[in-house]
Amino acid sequence: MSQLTITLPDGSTQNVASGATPLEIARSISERLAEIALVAVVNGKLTDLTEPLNEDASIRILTPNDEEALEVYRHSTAHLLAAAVLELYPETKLGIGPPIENGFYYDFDRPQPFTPEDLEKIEARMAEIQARNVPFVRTLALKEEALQRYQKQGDWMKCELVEDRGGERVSEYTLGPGFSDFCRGPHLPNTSHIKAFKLLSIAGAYWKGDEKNKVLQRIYGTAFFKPKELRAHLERLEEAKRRDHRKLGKELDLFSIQEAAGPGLIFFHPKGGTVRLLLENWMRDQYLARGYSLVYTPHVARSGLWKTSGHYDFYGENMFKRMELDDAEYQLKPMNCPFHILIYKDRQHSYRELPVRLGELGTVYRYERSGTMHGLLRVRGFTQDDAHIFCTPQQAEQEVVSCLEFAMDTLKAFGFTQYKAELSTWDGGKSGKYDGTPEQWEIAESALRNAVARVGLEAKVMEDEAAFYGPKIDMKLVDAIGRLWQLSTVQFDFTLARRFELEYIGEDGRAHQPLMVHRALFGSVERFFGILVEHYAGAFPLWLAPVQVTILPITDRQIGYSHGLSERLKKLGIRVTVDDRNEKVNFKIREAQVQKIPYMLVVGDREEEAGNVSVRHRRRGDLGVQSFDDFVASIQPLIAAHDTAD
RNA sequence: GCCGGCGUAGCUCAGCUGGUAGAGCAUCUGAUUUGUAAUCAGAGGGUCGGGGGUUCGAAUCCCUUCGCCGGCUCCA
Repeated sequence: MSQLTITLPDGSTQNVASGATPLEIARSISERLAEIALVAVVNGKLTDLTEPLNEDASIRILTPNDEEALEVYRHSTAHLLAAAVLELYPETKLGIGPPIENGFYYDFDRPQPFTPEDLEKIEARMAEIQARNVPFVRTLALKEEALQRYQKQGDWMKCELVEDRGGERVSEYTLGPGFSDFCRGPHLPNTSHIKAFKLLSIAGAYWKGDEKNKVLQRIYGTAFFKPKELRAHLERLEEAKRRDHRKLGKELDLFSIQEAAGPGLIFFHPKGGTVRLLLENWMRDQYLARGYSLVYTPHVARSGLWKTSGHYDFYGENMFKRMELDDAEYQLKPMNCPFHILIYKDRQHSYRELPVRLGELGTVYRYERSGTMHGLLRVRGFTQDDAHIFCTPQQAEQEVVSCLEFAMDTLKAFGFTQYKAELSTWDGGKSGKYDGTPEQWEIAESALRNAVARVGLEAKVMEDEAAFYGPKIDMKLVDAIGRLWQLSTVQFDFTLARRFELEYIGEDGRAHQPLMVHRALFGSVERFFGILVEHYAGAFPLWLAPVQVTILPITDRQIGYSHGLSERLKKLGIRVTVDDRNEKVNFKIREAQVQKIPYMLVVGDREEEAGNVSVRHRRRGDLGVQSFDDFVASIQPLIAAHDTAD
């Protein structure tokens, strides 16, 4: 029998007989390691511990201390879920069950829907199987043989999977006598290693993610190496629910969605309106400071305009229905681009005046399908901080750099430090699905690439993910429970420039087509607002807080003094309220805390006599007595600096 | 749009297998004049999302419609 040389992570080597398994190697290192080993990495590839080795290899044994093993762990837990479901409901057909971020799911086909009670039963059965200490066993079968078997059992999804993915021989994993699943693996050695899992929800999901296909029942769950980690994760989910912008939006009286008006249409209440005004003012100031011109355009236009832009034919499904007026049919705008283009086209432009940057907080309306709306994050009417830049090819890179800097400054200004950037490129023209010339794509993509490098942004390149009209960079933020939402975007648009025959007169005296960059940084004011609420958990920084200071008189003797202070603060532009209700100060403080008002000024006889205020901060608590002037002097710089620390 | 769940007072929710609606908070009134997270008492308030049906009788059952939630799909 031949000898293999095995290299371990510390660089040491070991000679073993061909056919030895990673588990045996683990045991040779220590019995303890073999006990807790979950899976091996053999020559960089995750492999079952029981898979015999037949060539020289460098191997690492992964244990619950290795994050990398978590995917395998969750994948095995998904199999455990499927095994439990089959024991309880043998008529069920299996789909797929992969690990995902923070957990796993498994898709099932079954005539009756699963109920929440079923979920409990299934979870209990999973625990039973887990306790039986059942091994995950890999077997290989001929493709034909496996197909026949699945056909006979009516496992139609497995048949399709084997057809799609299986090689000559297909690998399957059994878990006990009654469970076998077509699966590439790897898996844990046995169920005893699965220590902490929980089933979370049931949802519908299309087979292979295609809405033309059958809807399956998906069970979501999560699993961690340790019960403590599982508890921490479930707690995070609870915390996320507490900071959900829809919940906080109601509690803090920021906004509402009115059934009488329709879904996906947002009503900003006075407090939300204050925050929104501040966001918009901040952005408009930035526009002006960064060389943009502000424009205003209508909300509707003749359908002819949308035909020219192409939206009528290609985006019609997503537009509000046409309305007839005396002379023509009109449609609500789903985008601002054609309007800005009309302004650009209203006169001739020389290369000398480019770039032209037209910006607007433009409200657009899109018909989103009924099941897709989500609070402020996905709506039917929203306001984009939208701008279009018309520039020469030579200017493109610098313009993109400026946009990216603007975008990063924007996110930073609101305290966002974590976001993902994606650079979406075309397919080189292979499919013919992209508009624009290869030269245009080259100029635009290299402008984006160079710009990303120049501003030091980490952008993941997404090949063949561009919009059909041009390449783009998107920046995405996570909401309270980790869902990603696109905010900032910088996109080239070759199509509209061509359709509207945009021109500028170049140095050579001839007409040229400008490059057009479409960009939005908040993305939508509504979405940004929603993410912001979750980011701050409703406790807006001082400069953004709808109410910055509330004055709490202890008895009604101080009501006059309180209103006097209030007037002085108002004159300084500070948003202030006086809680002059006939309530105890404890009660007033509690309400102010719940409303997350940054500063509470408690005033009683002592304060009034000395012209002082007793300052309480929503997070730091009682800050003691200060003169009114000192208090003002302490908060004014924070407001002016748009300080985001709390 | 699709699958599943849900819709009861301003808010959060209770109301078992059908017998004709309840709590806490909020609101209003009165008392209390209070020192850093809920003072006490009383009162008012609901076509049980809308429409239709079954039944002697429906918040409870059925149909339909609107909306919300979790996902899927979609997201120029």
